[in-house]
Amino acid sequence: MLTTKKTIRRQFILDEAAKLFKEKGYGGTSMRDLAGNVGLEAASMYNYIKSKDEILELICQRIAGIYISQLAEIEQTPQATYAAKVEALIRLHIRLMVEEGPAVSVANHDWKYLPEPQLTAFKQARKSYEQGFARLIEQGVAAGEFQALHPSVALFTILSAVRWVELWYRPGRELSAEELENDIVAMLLSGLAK
Amino acid sequence: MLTTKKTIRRQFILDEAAKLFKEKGYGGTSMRDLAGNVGLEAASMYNYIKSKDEILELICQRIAGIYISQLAEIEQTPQATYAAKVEALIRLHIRLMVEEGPAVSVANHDWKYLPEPQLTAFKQARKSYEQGFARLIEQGVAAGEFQALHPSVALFTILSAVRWVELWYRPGRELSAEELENDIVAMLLSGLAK
DNA sequence: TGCTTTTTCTAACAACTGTTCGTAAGAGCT
DNA sequence: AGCTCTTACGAACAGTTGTTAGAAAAAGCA
Repeated sequence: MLTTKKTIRRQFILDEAAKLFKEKGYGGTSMRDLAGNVGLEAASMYNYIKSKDEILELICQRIAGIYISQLAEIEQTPQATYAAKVEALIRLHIRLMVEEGPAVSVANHDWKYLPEPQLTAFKQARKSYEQGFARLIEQGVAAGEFQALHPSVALFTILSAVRWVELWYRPGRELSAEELENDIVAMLLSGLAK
Repeated sequence: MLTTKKTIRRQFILDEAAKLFKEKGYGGTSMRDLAGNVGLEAASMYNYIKSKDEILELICQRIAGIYISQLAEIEQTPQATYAAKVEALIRLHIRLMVEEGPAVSVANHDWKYLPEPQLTAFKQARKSYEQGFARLIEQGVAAGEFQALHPSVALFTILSAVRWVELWYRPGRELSAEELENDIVAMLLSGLAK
């Protein structure tokens, strides 16, 4: 059995931690704060996690893994155009934001507090992800599907434009997740101007 | 004389603080860290600033003021089209990122650590700024200049897309500030696809 | 030069940090 | 029931936090 009672409880701690880290930052969240939200004393949590660092590490690792596997999936899916690939990747991104808001927020903002072996690993993983995404854009430009923008500019514009979703999206807002997705894709691929 | 020796030294402390806050976060930066970068003992800085909170407050206030005055300037400039207004505002944004990277970064990420009277004030200022910007977009949509996107989506896509500049731009990169500006504007207004 | 005011330092404070230890309470099993 | 193993807790640790008080040094000025 992989989902023992212990791993479930641990995941609960990680989820609560992600919410708090998002709200108050990694440094601004104390183990006693977290314990309060979890419903335990601070000391008791050490039955489930090794350290505060490890909490951050597990959250960042999980999200990085999802990002990378999503890119791999898109890369090896034979699709008509590069525009279709980029669009699909944008949509996966947005869905991840909606479904895993707090954890993604932590991976986006608090990764810099990772302790040293993991910090380098995370930065490297992110870099290789960005390079893979940039390659898709380059190929699209070379194929004449995209405007001749500098690939890095297009890449970071997309990545950043998608990031605010995690800050903004609340289930039950006037805008559905689907409409949101369509509008962002339209904006990024076709632009605001008519 | 407004720029006394004391205010110059204080501004230097604020600038160093912005760099450190950007790098390690507000909570991750201690007064002793800051003092080290400034070249003083921690206690000595209290001749120039009242508290660590005040440092954050002054940085955020200054940037918020710039944002608001930039919007006001664009709003009352009679310009041909809404597209031209939005483009001008985007360009001002990007220039601010390039010129005041660290301070803008702090105002974007660490504002949530502001103590309470200022926190509400900052949030309100930002909200009114966003509403002003959104109005420009709405009017552009109404005038038929823009695609019929939800104004909030267009707004936050623009604001976020512009934000990464502060994380990415280094003077002396292969891309000049001007090229950067043109590519981002092209991407946001015309889209990536051809 | 001496006097005053400003600037800087050292030392210390109380509060808080992540984490460990020993023990008590609980769960599961026979 | 008694025994074992896991989980939870209170207390305490060493270190760090922002900040203050008082003395020392520096600067400005007569």
